[in-house]
Amino acid sequence: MGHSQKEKAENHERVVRLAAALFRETGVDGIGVADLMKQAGLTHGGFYRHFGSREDLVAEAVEAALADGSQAARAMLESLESTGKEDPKTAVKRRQALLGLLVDGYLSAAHRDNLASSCAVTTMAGDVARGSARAREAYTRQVGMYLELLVRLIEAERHKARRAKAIAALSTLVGAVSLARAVSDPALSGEILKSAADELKAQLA
Amino acid sequence: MGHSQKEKAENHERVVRLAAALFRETGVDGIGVADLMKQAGLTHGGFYRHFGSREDLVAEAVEAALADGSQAARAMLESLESTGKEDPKTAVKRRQALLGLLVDGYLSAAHRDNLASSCAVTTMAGDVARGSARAREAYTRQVGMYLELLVRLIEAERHKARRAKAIAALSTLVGAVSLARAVSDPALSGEILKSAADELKAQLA
DNA sequence: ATTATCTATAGATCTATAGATAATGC
DNA sequence: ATTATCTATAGATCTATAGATAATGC
Repeated sequence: MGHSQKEKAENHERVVRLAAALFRETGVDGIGVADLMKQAGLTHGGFYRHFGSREDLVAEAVEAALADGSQAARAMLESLESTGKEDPKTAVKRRQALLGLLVDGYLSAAHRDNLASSCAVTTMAGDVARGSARAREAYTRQVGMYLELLVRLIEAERHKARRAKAIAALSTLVGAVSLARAVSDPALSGEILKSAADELKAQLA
Repeated sequence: MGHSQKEKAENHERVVRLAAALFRETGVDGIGVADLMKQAGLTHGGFYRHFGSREDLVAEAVEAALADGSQAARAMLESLESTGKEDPKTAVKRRQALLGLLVDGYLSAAHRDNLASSCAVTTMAGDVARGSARAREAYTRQVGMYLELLVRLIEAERHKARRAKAIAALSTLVGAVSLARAVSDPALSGEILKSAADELKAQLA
């Protein structure tokens, strides 16, 4: 049966990680507690020793899904911090390169197609909008982190202008991936990703 | 009881219109057949004389929800057709004015908050991405119509450039509304709508 | 006679709980 | 003794169907 506290913590973590993946794939309403626990290698009866309710798991899973993106953003932010006293031209080039990587990665076919590991800011937007306060607050913090990152990558004189451009750029990223996933025509889907990426890189250069 | 074919058609229409509104408000999984029929003033037993399955209703309701946006787009497209031989400067002003109306309307607090009558291209993107081929094909046609409209409103020398800008603009509209609905901070939500609108209007001028 | 809707219910599924079982950890 | 998990099940809800009822329309 397996019972140590360490095992319990591992099981809890495994269920949350699995839910974070499956909720992105199927939507929050797309999978039930019993099926989820079974896929985690447990029986559904044990669920309520881990979570007060299904809604509690949803909140934890949304937080875990958002955290996947946090990691990538934090790494990029740190690589910017480390840029001590570069000459301005080199700094601009570095920022451009990072922005290009971010845009191309976000608007890649891989990110469009791999729902389970995708950015929850796009994939879970609809479920979060109709979800609990806890889920929405975690989502809001993640949006804040992405905006902070984009503000530092975008070239503009004043902070206010960079902030507005960051918001528009994040909107374009989120919208393009949403559209690319929903349309049935693969050519149009690819065109959406490519055009959005090209326009973003041109606008922000 | 009420039984004429005319009444049946009216009841069918009422159920579909109601589903189109409620699916946008609660998500496609957010309401069941019995509750829906009850709200339409019918009993759930009659449902299967109208629809082969729940999935059939979902497809019809997605089409009906998308059609709400079709109407607005068609009206704008027609008002552009009617522009016969204007002088170029007047034509540019007309297009700018229409584009401004479209952007401000789409990125308004009213559109963000009134889910039931909102643009299904944003509101149903997640459900459609996981939905039937029929729903995705209707969605794709609607995206095509919006892109056609935007291509005609956007200023650029070559068609290819207008098309790319139209795709990026539609992505920004969809993403900004998605984000504005999901964040819990009202100030940030308003800022997202305003910044995206300002940036779009500046970019496309 | 046909048919649009209603009442009643079957069968599946989903969240949540109760009590049993088999480990852990004082 | 405590507790993490399991088996079994209650109770609610959901899709779908069967048969009855009361209108329509030839």
